[in-house]
Amino acid sequence: MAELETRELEYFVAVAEELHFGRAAACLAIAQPALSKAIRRLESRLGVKLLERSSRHVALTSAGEALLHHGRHALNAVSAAAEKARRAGDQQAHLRLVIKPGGDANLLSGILAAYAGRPDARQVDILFGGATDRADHVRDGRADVALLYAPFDDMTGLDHQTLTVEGRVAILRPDHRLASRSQVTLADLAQETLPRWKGVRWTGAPEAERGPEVTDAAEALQMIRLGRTIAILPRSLAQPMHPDLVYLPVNDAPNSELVLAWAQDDRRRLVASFVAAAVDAAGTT
Amino acid sequence: MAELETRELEYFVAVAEELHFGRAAACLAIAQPALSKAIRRLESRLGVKLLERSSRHVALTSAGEALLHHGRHALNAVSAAAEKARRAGDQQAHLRLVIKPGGDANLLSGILAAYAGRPDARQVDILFGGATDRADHVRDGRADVALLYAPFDDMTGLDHQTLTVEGRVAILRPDHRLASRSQVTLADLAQETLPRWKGVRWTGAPEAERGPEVTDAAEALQMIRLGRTIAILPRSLAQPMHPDLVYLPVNDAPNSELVLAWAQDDRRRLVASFVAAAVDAAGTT
DNA sequence: CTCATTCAATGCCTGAGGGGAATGAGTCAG
DNA sequence: CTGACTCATTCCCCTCAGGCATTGAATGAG
Repeated sequence: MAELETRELEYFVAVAEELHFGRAAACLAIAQPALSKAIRRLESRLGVKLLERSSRHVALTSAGEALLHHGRHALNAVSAAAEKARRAGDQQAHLRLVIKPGGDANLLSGILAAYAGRPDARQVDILFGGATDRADHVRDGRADVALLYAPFDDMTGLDHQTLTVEGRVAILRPDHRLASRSQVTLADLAQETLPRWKGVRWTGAPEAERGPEVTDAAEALQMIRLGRTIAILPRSLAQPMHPDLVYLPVNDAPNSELVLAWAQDDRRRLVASFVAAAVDAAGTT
Repeated sequence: MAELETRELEYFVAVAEELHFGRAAACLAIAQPALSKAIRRLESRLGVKLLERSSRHVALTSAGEALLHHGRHALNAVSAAAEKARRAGDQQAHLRLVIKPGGDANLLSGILAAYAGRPDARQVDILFGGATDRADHVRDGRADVALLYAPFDDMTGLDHQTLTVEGRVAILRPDHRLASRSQVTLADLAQETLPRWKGVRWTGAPEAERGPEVTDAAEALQMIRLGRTIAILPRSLAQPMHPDLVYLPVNDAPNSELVLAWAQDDRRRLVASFVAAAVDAAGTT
C-alpha cells in the first residue's frame, strides 16, 4: 500500500536538495534520464506532483517539501535499522560518541574516566561531527550518543540528559563600542550584527538577513576579528580565549545546556550505562 | 552503504512476526521460496544472521530483534513520508483524529465544537483505532492526531499535550471481598489478579503471568463479571458504569492522563490549531 | 533574429534480479 | 518407517531499472 522504495526516496532527496537533475544524478552515480524516470515513477505512484520543473529550473511543490522533510527522517530510520541490526550481535561493540571538536566543555575526560570505571564499560570511539550533523549521526545509527547544545541543536527523535548549564558570553573586537564594559545585556546587543549559524533553526528571532553565514566557532571568530559580526556563545564554546578579542558575560541571555543525547528508542544498557556515567561525572565537577 | 529496500524490510518484519516463512509469505501474497531468498539476500547484505532456522522452527537472533524493532519504526517513517506527501498538496485536507471508542472522557464534542469555531477549522474525520495501534496511526501518517492515555500508550516519536488528569477506579464484582469498601488502595489490591492489557508495556510491575489477556475495557468488564480478574481503570474509561459491578476510587494509584498526541516533527498549522482548540476546550470544562 | 547552451524528457535496448512452480532435505509424530 | 510439515534449492520467466542517444524547450548572447 505504501509502496515507496528507499532507493526512490534517496533519488528524490538528492534531486530535492540539488534542485537539478544532472547534478543529482552525478551525486547518485546514475545517468540523468534514469533519474528523471525514477522521479516520474515516484510521482505517479504517490499520485502527487513533487517537483515543478520548467525546462530551466526545478522547484519543490508543497508535497515535495513534505516528502523531503519526512523522507529524510525515513531514510535516517532505515539506515539506523540496518546499522543497529549489524551491530546488535556484536557483544564487544564499541560505544560511539560523536562530538564537535572543542565542544565538550572540558568534561569529556572526566566522563570517559567515570565510564571506564564501570564494570560494563566498553571501548569508546570518538567521532567528530560538524555543527549540523551530530544529531543525524545518532539518528541514522552512525553513533550511539552525541554531545549537543540545547537549545541550538534539533533534538527531534532524541532523548537527552543535561550535563551542564552555562551562561553565554559576547565576543567583540577590542574597538567595539561595548568592549570596555564588564558585562552586557541582550538589549545592549539588540542592534548588533549576529552571524547566521548554518543548520541551526534560529527560532524566535527575526528572519532578517543579518550577519555572515558561519558553520562553527572558528569561522565565527574569524568574522569577529574582521569586524563583520559579533557572537554570543556558550561560555565553554568560547574556549580557548583569543587574545585579540574581548569576552563579556551576557547575564540575561537564556542559558545554554550541554546535553548528552541518544536515540529515543535506544534502550540498550550500553547507552544507559554511559549516560549514567556522564551525568555522574558532570554532576561532581 | 545502507542499501536496505523497504520491500525487504517488510518481508523481514512479516517473517519476524510470524516466525514462519509459509504464513509470512501468504500474508505478503508472494510464494515461500521468494521470501526465503529475500531474507537470505537481506542477511548477506547486512552481513548478519537475522533468523535462526532449524528445519522445524524459526527464531530471531539478537540482530533480528534489533532489526524488527527499528525496522518497524523505519517502515512507519516511510509510510508517513508517503502519506504526508500525498496529503501535503491538498489544502482542503480533513484533519484525521483517531480515538478509542468511548475513550474521549466526554471531551470530544466540546473539543470539536471549539475547533469548529476557529477560522482555520477543517472538517474532522474520526477514525477508530484499537488499544495498541492508535499511536501507530499517527506514526505512519494514517492520522494526524490521536487521543491516548498516559502512561499506558507508548509515546515514542510523538509529542503530546495533556487534556485531563484523572484518578483511577477499581472495578469489582459485588461479591468481591473489597466490594463493600467505599475506596481502596493499591496495597489492598496488591494480591489481586489483574488483566494483562494486550500491547501495553506494563513497565515496573512483575512480569508474572497474572490475569487473562484482554484488548479493551469491554473484554475486561466481561472477565470481571466472570470473576476471573479485577481491573483498575482511568475514571473516564470506566464509563458507562455497569449496574452489576462495583466501582471504587483507588486514591493512591498514579493518575492517568488523557493526552492529545501528534507526530513529533509535524508542525503544520492544521495540527497546532486543533491542539490549541482541544487544550482550550479541555481546560474550560 | 539566430545560434549556442543548458536541462529535462523520450525511445529503445539490455541485463540484473525478483518471483513462481517443482523438488529436495531435515525434523517430528505416531 | 512413513507421512506431514517446513525451510532451502534449482531452474526458468519476465518485469523493470538503468544506460545511451536523441529530442525538445527555454534562455541568453551577439
